[in-house]
Amino acid sequence: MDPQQSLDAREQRAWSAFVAMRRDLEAALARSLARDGLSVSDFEVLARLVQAPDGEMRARDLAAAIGWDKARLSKHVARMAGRGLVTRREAGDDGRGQIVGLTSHAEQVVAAAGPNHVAAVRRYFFDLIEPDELEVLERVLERINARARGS
Amino acid sequence: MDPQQSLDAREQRAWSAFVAMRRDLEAALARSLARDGLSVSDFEVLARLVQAPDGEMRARDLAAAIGWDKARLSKHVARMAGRGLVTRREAGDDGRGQIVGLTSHAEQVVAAAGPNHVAAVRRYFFDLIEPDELEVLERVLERINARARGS
DNA sequence: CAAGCCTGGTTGCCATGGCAACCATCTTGC
DNA sequence: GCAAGATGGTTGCCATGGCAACCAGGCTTG
Repeated sequence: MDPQQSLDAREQRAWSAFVAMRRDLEAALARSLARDGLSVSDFEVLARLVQAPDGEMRARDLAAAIGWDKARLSKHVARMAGRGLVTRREAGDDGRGQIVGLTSHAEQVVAAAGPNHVAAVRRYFFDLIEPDELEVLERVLERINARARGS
Repeated sequence: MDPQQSLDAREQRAWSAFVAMRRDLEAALARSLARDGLSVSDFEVLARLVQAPDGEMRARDLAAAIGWDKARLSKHVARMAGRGLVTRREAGDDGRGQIVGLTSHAEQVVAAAGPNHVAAVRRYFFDLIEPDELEVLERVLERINARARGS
């Protein structure tokens, strides 16, 4: 009746630690970003736009880059537009397209939040991982991602 | 202006892979559980209760065990009660306490979903990790969790 | 070029989750 | 024994997210 009957004690420990990590690391990074008035999702959008030419991207491409469903992007961008973080305009060449762009306000926000976020990522992640461990982690992540995406 | 300016190329790759893993692995496990009519959160609650004596736990302890905010547990348990997965009763000794317990229906659901979930965890996680890699992972997780929880 | 299919986005509906306010009980310090 | 503070739960408000339905603008084919 134990739902994890086929995981041995060590695997159970490892899995619990993994689940805890997903929960607590996410929360820690969210708190960090919140100090700059951004959610994790906000930052994902802004970080992509900052790297894009002219600070704007087609909604379809933005969604694909972040790995989001188009509906999720649409709704989140609508909220961000309401907060003055992005603008939206029609794509000239395709009547369906929407071009999402940074506002100057967003540029300032990202300029402030970006370094803080990077610092948090270091503090909660990279600072705790030795180079050889990172190498192992990269290999494992690659396999997990391939399978989770693939099937 | 690059928000990740202080992460080098390799770190950026690793971080992107890590973020993708959180997103896609979570989604894969959620889809797996959904086939048994459960959300990840449902399963977390049920898995704890199944392991508890008499299949019931005090709400406070259940929340602590899962690592949830008391408000979150309260609301989720209310929804689960509505779906006939748990019962709630007052704690005799403490007028504030609520005891959350499994229904017999829930026991059947867990009996079916548990093995499937374990299989998914294997398929998407343990099967992709060699013993020596798991050792590294455990060490890293421990450090990350300590810091994410601690401060 | 017209019917039918494909694509890009938006919206509605519903389940989640965080946070703070609130209420009812304990518990503690005196 | 009681006032003040700590605990345990619930609720309201708001932001998120998934999924499917829907709609308008392309594209393909005969």
